[in-house]
Amino acid sequence: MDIEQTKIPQATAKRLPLYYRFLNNLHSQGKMRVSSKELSDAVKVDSATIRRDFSYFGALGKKGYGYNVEYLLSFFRKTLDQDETTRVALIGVGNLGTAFLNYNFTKNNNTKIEMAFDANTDRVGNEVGGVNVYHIDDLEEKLGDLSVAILTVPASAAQGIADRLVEAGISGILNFTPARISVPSQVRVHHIDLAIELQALVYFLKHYPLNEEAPMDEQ
Amino acid sequence: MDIEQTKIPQATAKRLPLYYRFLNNLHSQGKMRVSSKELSDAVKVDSATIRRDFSYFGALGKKGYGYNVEYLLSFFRKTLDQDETTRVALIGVGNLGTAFLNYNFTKNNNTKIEMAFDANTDRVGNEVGGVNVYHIDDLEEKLGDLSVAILTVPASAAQGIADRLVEAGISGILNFTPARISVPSQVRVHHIDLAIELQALVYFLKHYPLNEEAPMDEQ
DNA sequence: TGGACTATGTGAAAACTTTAACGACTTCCG
DNA sequence: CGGAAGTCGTTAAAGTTTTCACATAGTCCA
Ligand SMILES: NC(=O)c1ccc[n+]([C@@H]2O[C@H](COP(=O)([O-])OP(=O)(O)OC[C@H]3O[C@@H](n4cnc5c(N)ncnc54)[C@H](O)[C@@H]3O)[C@@H](O)[C@H]2O)c1
Ligand SMILES: NC(=O)c1ccc[n+]([C@@H]2O[C@H](COP(=O)([O-])OP(=O)(O)OC[C@H]3O[C@@H](n4cnc5c(N)ncnc54)[C@H](O)[C@@H]3O)[C@@H](O)[C@H]2O)c1
Repeated sequence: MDIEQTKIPQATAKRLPLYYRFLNNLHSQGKMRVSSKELSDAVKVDSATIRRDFSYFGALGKKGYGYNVEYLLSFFRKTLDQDETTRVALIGVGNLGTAFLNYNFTKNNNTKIEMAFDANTDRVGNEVGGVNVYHIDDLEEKLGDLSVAILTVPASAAQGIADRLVEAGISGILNFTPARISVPSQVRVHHIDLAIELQALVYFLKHYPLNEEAPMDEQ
Repeated sequence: MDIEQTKIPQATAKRLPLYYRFLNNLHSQGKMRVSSKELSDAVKVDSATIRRDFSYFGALGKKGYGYNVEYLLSFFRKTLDQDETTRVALIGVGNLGTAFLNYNFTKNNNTKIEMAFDANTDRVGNEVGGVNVYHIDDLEEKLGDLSVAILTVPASAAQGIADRLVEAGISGILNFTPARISVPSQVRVHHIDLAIELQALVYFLKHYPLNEEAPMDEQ
C-alpha cells in the first residue's frame, strides 16, 4: 500500500499486467534487452506511452540501450506482487464458470481460483479443473479470508450474491453478469460485459471509418 | 454510415449498448419515463455523463420530465441497428468457445454466432449450442460474407488465424487470446484479456485506497 | 392559472490520457 | 578515441472524457 504508487494513473495500472506478460515471454526466449519500440510492436501500445508508463516508477532503462529484460521483469514482479498468489473464489459453475475453472490462471499469473460455489446440487461436491465446488449455502463458512470473487451466476442472482460476498468480507468482484451491482465504496467491482463488448465492436464497425488513420487497437 | 455519427466520442459509443439494455429492462417492467438520475443508479454512470451522451444525438428528453422510455428505446434501436442481426463466426471451440456457443447472445442482442470452426476433428461435425462446428481448413469456403469473428483459439494459433480471417474479408475481431495480433488498419480488433482483467483488479485492490472517494466502478 | 418543482442540455472547467519532440546520455563501431 | 546512431526520460502540447453548475423550459398540483 505504498503512498508512492497511489499516483500511478489508472490507465497505466491497467497496462502493467500486459507489460509483465510480454516481458516474461521475452525472458523465456532468452532476450536480454528490449527497447520501448520493440515492446510497442509486441503489445500494440505507443512507445511514448510505454516510456511514460515506466517512468512513473523511476528511471528503469538506460539511454541509448533500452531496458534490461531481467531487471525490468524483477521490478515488475515486485510491483505486481507476483510473488504472493491471490486466492480467488468463483461463484456460479455454469458455462462461463466452468471455462474459467478449466483454464489455469496461475500459469502466468499470481492468481488462483481456490474454490467454487453453485446452487445446483448436481454440481456440488464435484471437482472442476481441480477446484472443489461447494454449495452456495456454505459460502460464508468456506470463504475464509479470500478477498476476490469472480461472479458468473445468472444476472438475477448477481446482486444477492454480491451482498453476501460483501458481508463475508470480500473486497473485489470481477462481475461477468450483465447486472450492474451495487456495493459499498470500500469494495471494488470490475464489470466485464461480453455481450456489450460484442455489440460495441459491431457499432464501431458500422459507424466509424476504419481507414488509414484508424487507431491501432481498442480497449 | 452517417457522417453525423462519426463525431460521437468513443467513450460514449461504448456505453450505448449498456443504455440500450437497461432501457429494455425498464420497458419490459412497464416504466414509461426515466430520468438521467434513475438511469445513473441503474447503470452506475454519472448522470451528467448520461445527459451528455444522449445530447450527442440531439434533444431526446424533456426538461422537468426526463426521457420517455419508449421513445428513447426506439431511437437507440435504430442507432444501434438492432433491427438487423450481425452474423458472427467463432474460431476455437474449447472451454471458452463452448461457453459462448451455449450462451444465446441473441436474447437481448443484434448479434448471432452463425458458425464455428475448430482444428480438432473430434469437435468438427458436431453442433454446440445449436451452431455447426466446421473444420478450420474449410474456413475460407464457409465464411461467406460474415464480417465479425470471435477468436478463442490458443494464443499460439491466434496470429495465423487472424491473418486468414483478414484475407477472407473479415472486418472485426473480438480477440480473447493473450496474443496481441497484428492486422491491417482497415480491420478492427478488440482485445478482451481475462487474465489481465483479473490481475488488474488485484493490483487496484492492493495499491489503490478504496475508501469514501473510490470511483463508482471501473472499465 | 400560478407558482413551486424538476430535470434537461450545455458552456466552461477540471481531470485524465496520449502523443510529439528533443536534450542528454550510452553504446558501439571504425 | 571520437563521432554517429540509438534510446531514454521528460516537458509541453494536444486530445479526450468527465464533471460542475445553472439558465431554461416544461411539469404538475392546488
Ligand atoms: N456464457 C457466456 O458466453 C456469457 C456471455 C455473456 C454474459 N454471460 C453472463 O455470465 C453469467 C453466467 O453465464 P453462464 O452462461 O455461465 O450461465 P449458466 O446458467 O450456464 O451458469 C450459471 C450458474 O450459476 C448457478 N447459479 C444460479 N443461481 C445461483 C446462486 N444463487 N448461487 C450460486 N450459483 C447459482 C447455476 O446453477 C449455474 O451453474 C450470466 O449472468 C450471463 O448473463 C455469459
Ligand atoms: N478459458 C479461460 O477461462 C480463458 C481465460 C483467459 C484467456 N483464455 C484464452 O482464450 C483462448 C481459448 O481458451 P480455452 O480455455 O477455450 O482453450 P482450449 O484449449 O480449451 O480451446 C482452444 C480450442 O481451439 C482449437 N484450436 C487449436 N488450434 C486451432 C486452430 N489452428 N484453428 C482452429 N481451432 C484451433 C482447439 O482444438 C480447442 O478446441 C486461449 O488463447 C486462452 O489463453 C481463456
